[in-house]
Parts: sequence; C-alpha cells; structure tokens
Amino acid sequence: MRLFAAQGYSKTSTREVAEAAGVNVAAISYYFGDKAGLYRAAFCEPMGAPEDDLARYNGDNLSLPDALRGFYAGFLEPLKQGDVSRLCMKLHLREMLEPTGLWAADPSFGIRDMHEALVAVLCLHLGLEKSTAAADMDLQRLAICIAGLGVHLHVGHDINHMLAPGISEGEPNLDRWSERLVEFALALVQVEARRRGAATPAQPPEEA
Amino acid sequence: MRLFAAQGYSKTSTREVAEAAGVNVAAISYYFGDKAGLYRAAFCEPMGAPEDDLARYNGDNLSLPDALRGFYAGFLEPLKQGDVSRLCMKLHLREMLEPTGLWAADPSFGIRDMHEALVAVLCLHLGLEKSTAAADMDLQRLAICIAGLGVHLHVGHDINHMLAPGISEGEPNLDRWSERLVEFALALVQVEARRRGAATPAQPPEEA
DNA sequence: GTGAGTTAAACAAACGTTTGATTTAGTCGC
DNA sequence: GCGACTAAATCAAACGTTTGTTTAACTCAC
Repeated sequence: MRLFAAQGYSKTSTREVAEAAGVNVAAISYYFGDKAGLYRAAFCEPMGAPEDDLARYNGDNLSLPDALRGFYAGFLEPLKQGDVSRLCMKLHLREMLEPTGLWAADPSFGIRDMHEALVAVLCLHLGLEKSTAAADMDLQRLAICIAGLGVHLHVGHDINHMLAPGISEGEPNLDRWSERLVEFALALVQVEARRRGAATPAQPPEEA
Repeated sequence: MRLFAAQGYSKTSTREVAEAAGVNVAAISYYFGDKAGLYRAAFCEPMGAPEDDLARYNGDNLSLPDALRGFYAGFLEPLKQGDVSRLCMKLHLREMLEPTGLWAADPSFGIRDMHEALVAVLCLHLGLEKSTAAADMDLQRLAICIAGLGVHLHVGHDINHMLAPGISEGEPNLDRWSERLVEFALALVQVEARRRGAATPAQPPEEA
C-alpha cells in the first residue's frame, strides 16, 4: 500500500513490492492472483467500516458545528496518525483523478454514501426536504464545497507544505485546521441559508 | 497532452502518442530527445503567460468580490472551453498528487506566485501587513481554503458529475458556480475578519 | 509421502530508444 | 536547366530492458 500510494499503480512493479515485502515475486500470483488483486487487497484491507465514519456526523441529535467537526475528523485523523494512514488516504484520493474502477464499482465504501449523508445533514439544518435534495443543485454545490475543503487538505498536502511549511504538521496545527474548517463550513451554510431567504437560522440561536 | 492528461505519464506509451499524432515513434526522440522531453513540451506549451492569470485578480483597485471573481475565472474558464483545455488543467493538477518535478523545478509558472498574489489580495482587504503574511498561518489557511474550492472543481470533476450529474456542465451551470464560489469565498474572508476582532470590514460598507 | 509454501529461472509481451535506410527539399557549380 | 551534393525529416525494423506472469524443482512440517 505504501508503494502504490507513493508511486501509483502502474509505476509500481510487482518485483518492487515483493522485494519490499521480503518475499518472492511468485507469492503475488500465489496469494492474490495477479497485480490487480494485490492492489485491490492493499486498497480495501486497511479501511475500517464506512459506517464508523458516517456515524460521526449524521446523527440526528448532533448540532451542525458538531456534525461538521465529526465530518472533518474523518479527513484530519489520518493526518494525525503515521505516514501509513496518510498514504492510505492518498491511495484512495488518487482514484479521484484516475479511477481504476474500484471506488465506482464497489458501492460498499462509495463516497456517494458520504456525500448523501452530508447532504442529509445540510437538509436537516437548512430546513429542506430530503426528497428534493438530489435536484437542488445549489445544495449539491454547498455539499461539494464543504467536502472539497476536506479533500483539498489531502490532495494539496504536499503543495500546502511547500507554500506554508508545516501548516499541516503536528497535532496542534491539525487541531487548528479542524477549528478553521468547521468555522468556514458553518459560514458557507450560513451564506446558503441567508441566500434562500434568511428563513432558517444556520446557527441555533438558543446557544449559551 | 490529451493522452498524458487522460492516462497519466507512465500509462501512456510513446507508440500510442506517435500513432495518435500520425507520425513515427522515432520522431519523439528526434524532436524531443526522449519521452520526458515530450511530456515537458506537452506540459509547458499550452499555457499562456502566468501574468495574465494573475492580472485578473491582484489589481490594487479591484474590489474583493471582483478580485475573487477573477481568481475563480482562472479555474472556470478551462471548463467552459473544450475538452482540450480541461485536460490541460487536469494534466497540471495531476502534478499535485504525483509531482514529477516540473512545477517545483520551474519557478516561472509556480502556484507559489498565484498563492502569494492571493495572500496579498487578502492582506489588502483584511488590512494586514504583507511582511507578516508568510508567518500568519491563519491567513495561509484562509488562502489555501479559497484556492481549494477552485482546485476541487477540477480534482473532483468526475466524482462531482457522479454525485450530481451535470453540475459542472454547460455555461449556465458554470456561471452559477462562479456566483456561489465568490459568495462562499467572501464568507470565508468575512469569518476570518470577524475572528480577528471585527476591526476590518470584509465588505466595503460604502457600496451602493 | 503428501501438500502447502517458497524459490530461481524462464516466459511472452510491452516498453523506451536507437539504428540505418529512404524520401524530400534546398543549394551549388557548371 | 541539370546532375551532384547536403541537410532535414520520416520510416520500418531491431535493440536491450523491464513488465506481469508462469513454470518446475525444492523445502519441510505433519
């Protein structure tokens, strides 16, 4: 997984993987059938149940700030843990640019679920009907932007480090990212709410 | 460029490029030295002067909304034009995930300039000193997020289409994206301004 | 001895690159 | 005007290497 994430699928040779694992090349075909099977195993194995990620932010009793905090925690935690976890995320995000057909094919860990859960949360706090959400392009745009902030943290990780060294390094900085992202996402929701007629408060007025 | 953008560097063979171009394979080494030279040419050739992009949003006399509109226009225009322009953008964004050393090496068309110009614009409208901008991590975070919204439009293009079909298709939808992105970015700036003490108005009060 | 596990070696196919011949266009002496 | 020479451009073919995969011999606990 480390090699696939760092170099991509086609630039990583079976011999390279075998040598790094300290086994013979034939072991790949013996245990995984072929290179694609090896990749599939490396891709699928390390991710936990997708429900865990979802449960963090689509609980009905969560406030919007808490839901967003939970949402972005899914992006930030892999950064807190070691390089392995970060590379795993990178491996998955790589499929965005060059889909090998794993994400699209396997509906079990689709981003579709993640996206629809986010849309549902937004519906709840914007006072919208879930049934009309799919056709509500402005709502979709809002969800895409909120998710995009989290995605960009990983996609642009190396470049962000080049532009602002250490900005995503270390737990204090990552916690600061969490604060900012939640603030920013709240602002996006607020703007959208206001644009829709200022009818629904994005921030619960009855707080402290 | 079309092939490199669609399949990536290593998955694109020299024979494939030669055949698509209707020439012999040897022409590649004849004109470009080797495959890397061909890629470099395809990567650098089609992009216009970087100053053009910068001029759109770092003019000192621009209002913040206008500057942001100009900023996002750089992301949206490639989407309006044909597939070729979109693939060109994709080719460049691909270097974010797997840097081949072209962006980092050649400072002429670095995103660094783009980023620093954006930071300067934000400094101007937040009433901050440019000299302290580099060390101001919260300002850097704001700039990264604002840029991230534009980047995600391309990085997540295919997936966005999967989640919300046609959301980035056609000029009307793209114009709508421009409106939303500018609104959203303004909201981010406003939140940051308010967080810094509500001293500096993110929206010029003397408007209309 | 049987079978799961491991190994070095070999396989065909595809890769990037080079070669030497061939074609095309332009230049010069006469 | 014309053949001789030159340089650029293009070509099919082959080069050596690396790719993913398979083979057949081997090891060793049970």
